[in-house]
Amino acid sequence: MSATAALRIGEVAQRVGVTPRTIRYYEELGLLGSGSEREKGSHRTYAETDIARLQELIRLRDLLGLTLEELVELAEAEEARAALRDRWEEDPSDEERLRIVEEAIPHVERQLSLVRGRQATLEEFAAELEAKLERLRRRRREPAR
Amino acid sequence: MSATAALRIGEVAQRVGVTPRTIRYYEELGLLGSGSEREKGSHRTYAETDIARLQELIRLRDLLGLTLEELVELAEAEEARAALRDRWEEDPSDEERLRIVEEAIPHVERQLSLVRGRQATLEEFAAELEAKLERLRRRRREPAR
DNA sequence: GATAATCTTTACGTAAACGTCAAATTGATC
DNA sequence: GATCAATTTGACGTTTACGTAAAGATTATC
Repeated sequence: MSATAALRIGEVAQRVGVTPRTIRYYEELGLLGSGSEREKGSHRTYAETDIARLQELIRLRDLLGLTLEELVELAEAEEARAALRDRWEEDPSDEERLRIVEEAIPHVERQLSLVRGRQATLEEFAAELEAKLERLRRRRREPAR
Repeated sequence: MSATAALRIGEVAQRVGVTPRTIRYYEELGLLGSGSEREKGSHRTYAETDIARLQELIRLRDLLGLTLEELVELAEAEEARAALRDRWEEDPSDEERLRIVEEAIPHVERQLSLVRGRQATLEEFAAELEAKLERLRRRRREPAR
């Protein structure tokens, strides 16, 4: 995993507003990068980038209502990218950096389009509610229909 | 119930995209107007206004991620309104119409504010994603950081 | 290096939101 | 008024997304 602070599961959980159990569960589903390698039985460690990633997942879950299964699909696409990002810290040759960035872009674009789509749907809904409101207000002014 | 066509549960389910079981479950939770009165054992009947109502619930569930329990709260506020609306069809004196409309307005306003709130949150998320995208694109242009 | 706090693994439990099955009933149609 | 599809009620089953409890191991701290 990236070489930042090295947080443990409890603090990560607190900071993103979930329980440790949730984090382990997500790892079990393959949503988190399988924690690199880790001696069986030793404590899990996380870096800031892992927190960012987890928060992203939580938001996709909460704001778009994606199921964990759907998140797994999304994440699988990102797996390759995460693997590359690991090597970023080690030996980031310019050429490799470019490849990493170029892989990341369509992934973020995909997320963005999901968000934009949901926004559009919500806008439709809002418009209908506005129309309804206006009808009601008109009726209030002129009771004779 | 209002005096429109008189649909049965199967068709209602098809039209809103759920199963009959879901409709019965929602009724059990008190989300649907308890089907007015209905001889025990006889088929449930629905009118167009019931379909509209159910679709509203489904959208609140899907788009805002409200739990059925939260929907019940929202619906309870609407119950009084629904009761009034029943009398709309029978004997809608102008005075009563006015009261009904005035009860309906804050309810729709409440829904609208929920939708607007969610839109705002999504806009934040979208903005972050846009920023991320731009950072990535800049790095693609100038690989040296 | 002992102690305490936190963590790991394993396993069973649970709430929400329905699915599914069965047997009896209803309502539409001929 | 018989038939046949759709419905009702009741009950138990299922999936998702974790909760919870227990027993032992790890890591930080003194």
